[in-house]
Amino acid sequence: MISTKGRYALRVMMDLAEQKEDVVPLKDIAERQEISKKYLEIIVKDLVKGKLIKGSSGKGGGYRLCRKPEEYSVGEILELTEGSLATVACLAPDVEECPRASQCKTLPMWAEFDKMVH
Amino acid sequence: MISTKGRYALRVMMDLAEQKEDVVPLKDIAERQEISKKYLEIIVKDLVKGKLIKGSSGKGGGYRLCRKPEEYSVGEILELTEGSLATVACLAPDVEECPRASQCKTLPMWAEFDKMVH
DNA sequence: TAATTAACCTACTTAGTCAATAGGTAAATA
DNA sequence: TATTTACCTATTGACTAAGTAGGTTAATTA
Repeated sequence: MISTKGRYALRVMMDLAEQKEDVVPLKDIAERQEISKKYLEIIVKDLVKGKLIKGSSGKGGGYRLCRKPEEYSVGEILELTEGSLATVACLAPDVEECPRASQCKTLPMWAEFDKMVH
Repeated sequence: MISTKGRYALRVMMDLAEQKEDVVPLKDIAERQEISKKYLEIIVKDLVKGKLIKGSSGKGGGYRLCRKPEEYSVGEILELTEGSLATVACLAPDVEECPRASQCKTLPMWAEFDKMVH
């Protein structure tokens, strides 16, 4: 299940893509999207850290996309904000391999499913 | 992310399908699958309630499949034990429609993704 | 230069869920 | 009657989701 973080991040990115101004204050996004600005700050922070958007402080400041809208994928936005899109714990990144992996009858199916989701 | 409940349920079902005895005690499944029997009790209870398997008490008792193995789908086993496979909260069953649904630019994408996962 | 606006930062909270464990009772068989 | 099995209710401890609260720093403009 995708959490609000990933879902909201996607809406922030789309909102930024839709505005003709090149720099958009978070306050405006929060109002348009009807999401708490305070909560969005956390999400936007991830997006900045992941270099998907850029922020500028001070009056007249705000956020802007780093690339053209069509150069982003939904997947990378979700992967970044959700932490990982792994469908099962065994397939999460940075997890040591399960000792039952070689005999596990369900693992191949999960791997396929996981690939499809990605 | 699919939890242990769904993953273990799948392994229980496969274990049952693989045994030639028509009735299999949970203790054996737990040992073979290296999963705590106590925890499996909870999962197996869901499977019984959902009429995927049947239990019989007493000595010589255990669980058995209700249908032929090939007549089960992975999806129904997961749907039952995970509660729902909805990928986003807005698409979960028995949830009143989001007031932003008609103007939400991300909903159509989520609906398609959700369908694919199912 | 002072006021304003905005990003950016750390810490906290509250409710809920996950993954089990504990300790039984009821039913069937040898 | 003893044993084996399913079946039942309750509890726990750690973790996460979804947000709040209250600031500081940076840039612009009157």
